[in-house]
Amino acid sequence: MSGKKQNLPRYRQVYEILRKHIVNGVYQEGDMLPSENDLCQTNGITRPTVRLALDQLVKDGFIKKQKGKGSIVCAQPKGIGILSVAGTTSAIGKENLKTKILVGPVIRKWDDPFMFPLSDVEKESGCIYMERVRLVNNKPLFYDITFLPNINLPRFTSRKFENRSLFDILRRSYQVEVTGGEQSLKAITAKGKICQHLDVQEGDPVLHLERKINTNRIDFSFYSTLFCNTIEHALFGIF
Amino acid sequence: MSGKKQNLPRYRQVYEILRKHIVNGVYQEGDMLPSENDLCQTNGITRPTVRLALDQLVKDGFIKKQKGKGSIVCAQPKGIGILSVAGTTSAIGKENLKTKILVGPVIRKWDDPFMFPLSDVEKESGCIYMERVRLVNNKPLFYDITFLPNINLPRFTSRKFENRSLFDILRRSYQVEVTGGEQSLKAITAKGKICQHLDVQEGDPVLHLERKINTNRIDFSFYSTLFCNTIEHALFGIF
DNA sequence: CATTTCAACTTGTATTTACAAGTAAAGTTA
DNA sequence: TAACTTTACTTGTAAATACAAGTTGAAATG
Repeated sequence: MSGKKQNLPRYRQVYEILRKHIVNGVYQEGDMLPSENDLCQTNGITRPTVRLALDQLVKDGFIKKQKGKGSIVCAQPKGIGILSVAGTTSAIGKENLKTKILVGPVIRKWDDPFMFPLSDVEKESGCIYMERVRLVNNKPLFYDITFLPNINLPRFTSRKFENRSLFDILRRSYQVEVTGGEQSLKAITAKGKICQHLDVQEGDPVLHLERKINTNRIDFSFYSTLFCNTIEHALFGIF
Repeated sequence: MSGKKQNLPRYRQVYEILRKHIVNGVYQEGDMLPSENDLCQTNGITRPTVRLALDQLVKDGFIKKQKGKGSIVCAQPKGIGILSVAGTTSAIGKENLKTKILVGPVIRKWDDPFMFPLSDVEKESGCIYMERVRLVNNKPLFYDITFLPNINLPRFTSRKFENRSLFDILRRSYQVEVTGGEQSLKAITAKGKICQHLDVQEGDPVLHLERKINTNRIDFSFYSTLFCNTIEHALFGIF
């Protein structure tokens, strides 16, 4: 116990503590969080630092703040929060999520043209390619094609991704943290491989996301094309 | 000129200035913004204030920051940024956007059940209902059904919405600022009214968004069901 | 010339202090 | 009791300061 992440800045530590308390129901929807001054005392930090933590919680949709009153805990979304900074695993919860590897990871050349503009360094270093299907309650929901630049990722192709989170592997094995990204989004109708992998009929509606995912390494981004069966589970996001 | 918004906090003013400079191309993609200390001097403020402005620019995807280096201007997205805090008008640009009113605004009762949980106050006060189609280059792209609680919105139903922005009217006439919201998202196939209003064939893929939009009035939110024809224009967002 | 070291500059984190402005409840007054 | 005022507490904004840590280019060194 108490073996927390000691290298994280304190505002991040406080954020993690409060986030866990909300997720675990210590604070429930509609509850007030302790005031900023209280949080200063209990954590031994000052208001600007507390406010950094709270700002992050607001941004992630866990609380809303009201001037003169305090921080109010929000309802936790029921849908799948894939539109925010979170991998599929953390968006759904590990319990019901399984991952089936279809292809890779293998090293190959980048598609040309690619869905996002690539730097010269990215082009030269080649591409680590994966195809995965994510299943929720044993029903395929996401068909995910991932492209990573082959930069500073030793032994990546020999790692096991079966039922493991890509984001976790990047963070734990390579100290790569996802910080954000951009995505484009459209509705399409299923055909071919998509029908097969998502177990839907030809002509069924499917959500198509193309994402560029940025990390704490300033010139390391990776890319993902995602097909989602949203018939039963809508995607959820805050803005 | 210079008759700017004087009541806005200074970090917001600086944000607006920098945002406009980026949008207007004074700073272009890849350019460095002046350093935080420079911005302090030129604006007569201190670093924490400058950093608030820059944080907002990061959040909105205009810049990215690199420790030890500076603030780098990002490419401005080509798609339609409806997934962020912006009305359709500002997401597309006024030039090519037209609005056709199909219904309303009229006062009626809330649907029961409604797509989001409603407070008692909202239920009692009734609902202002509108249906609009937004056209880009004279092609219908959004079929937007809007629900507003009938609270403190005098003469709302007699206002002209033809080719005007709902967000603008709320801000200018009622001092209501949109601060964020939540949305759920799924792909569907078009049928019935949707085909008609979006000018698509039955069975064509359509994006369906359901949004709760929060404002600076703590218990005033409004709601929108949006059907988007994404065949030609994908939606774009950052996270 | 090539390499290393260093100094100057950048953003990141954190403290301390101060006041403005909104909320809510206790207390006061009619 | 009902309405108003005060008071305490809350978040919002802002300044001044300090040091850590990453980046870059100039200066010193081999």
